[in-house]
Amino acid sequence: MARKRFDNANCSVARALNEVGDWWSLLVVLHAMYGTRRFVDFQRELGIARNILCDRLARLVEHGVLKKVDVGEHGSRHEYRLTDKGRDLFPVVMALRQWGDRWTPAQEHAPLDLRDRATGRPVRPMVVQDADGRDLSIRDVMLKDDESHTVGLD
Amino acid sequence: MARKRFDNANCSVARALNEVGDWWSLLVVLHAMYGTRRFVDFQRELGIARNILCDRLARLVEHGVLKKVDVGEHGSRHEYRLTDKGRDLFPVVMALRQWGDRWTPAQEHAPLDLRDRATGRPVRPMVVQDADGRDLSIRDVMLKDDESHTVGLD
DNA sequence: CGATAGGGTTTCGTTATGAAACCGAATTGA
DNA sequence: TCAATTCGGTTTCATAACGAAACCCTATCG
Repeated sequence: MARKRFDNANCSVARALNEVGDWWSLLVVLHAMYGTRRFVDFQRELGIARNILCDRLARLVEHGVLKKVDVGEHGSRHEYRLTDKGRDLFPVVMALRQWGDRWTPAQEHAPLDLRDRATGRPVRPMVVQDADGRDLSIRDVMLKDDESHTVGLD
Repeated sequence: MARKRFDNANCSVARALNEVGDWWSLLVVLHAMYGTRRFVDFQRELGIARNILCDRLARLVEHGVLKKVDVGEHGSRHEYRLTDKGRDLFPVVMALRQWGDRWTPAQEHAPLDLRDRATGRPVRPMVVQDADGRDLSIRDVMLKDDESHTVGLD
């Protein structure tokens, strides 16, 4: 049967994964954040099959994560640019990068040293915090309406 | 040909996606964070096919995201529990949830209202910040070693 | 002791993926 | 100017992944 999709899922994580949760979509978004805009550049940088790239770009455009912009003289060349929705995946990508840097077996290259352009200081690690900026673990978080339901256990 | 995998990728995002980047893995981790530990419970809650769930659980155990614990009297019943590595996906899941809540078409149920267990106050939105706690957009972030290379464009 | 639950594996049909070939329009370059 | 190359795809085909259901063996429950 068809791959299960989560369009109408009652869970925002499932719905998010429905749009960017496959093997390639988040990598396309990541490279778009790096500045890549053209079909051939995505293809070269990612090493993705052309038909799959077509499919992913179309799906991301359809979901409003990217927008397709004509840039050729006669409307023949296009660029794929991030929308606000796409740019708002920045925290997701940064959290994933951080996790990969921490937990993924050592690689030949060091992790990217990302810094604030203005101050030159490192980007702060992605953490879940309360309103005062104190770090929260899974067990610190609960649902408002049912205090007895712990959201996080281990 | 075989699905492309990113085990040795020179990119921590790609390596992270290699471990949790398919349709089901992050949902399994999410439900583990909710407290689910048993095979049948994952199966019921997620509506995932049993063979696929087997495969995902085994892969997550293999990657050290979950650990398989014998709990039956004679070692016949198991639980799948989050490891530290798995728990450290909390920021990823929270960032995805936030994005899904913001950008995914309206659903019948309101977004989960997650709160700090100690103070009862809402969990702060996931954002990328600098060392002082100021929000950073994609364009504010650069690589340390090459100031001319902008990490984020749109 | 029979029924049911837990945790899988097997089988089989459908869908997704990847490599490569192909294609037409637009651009480059000699 | 005319051939070569680039861009952005589509088509074809073999292989891999997915999903549903059936099956299986070991506990546990009543």
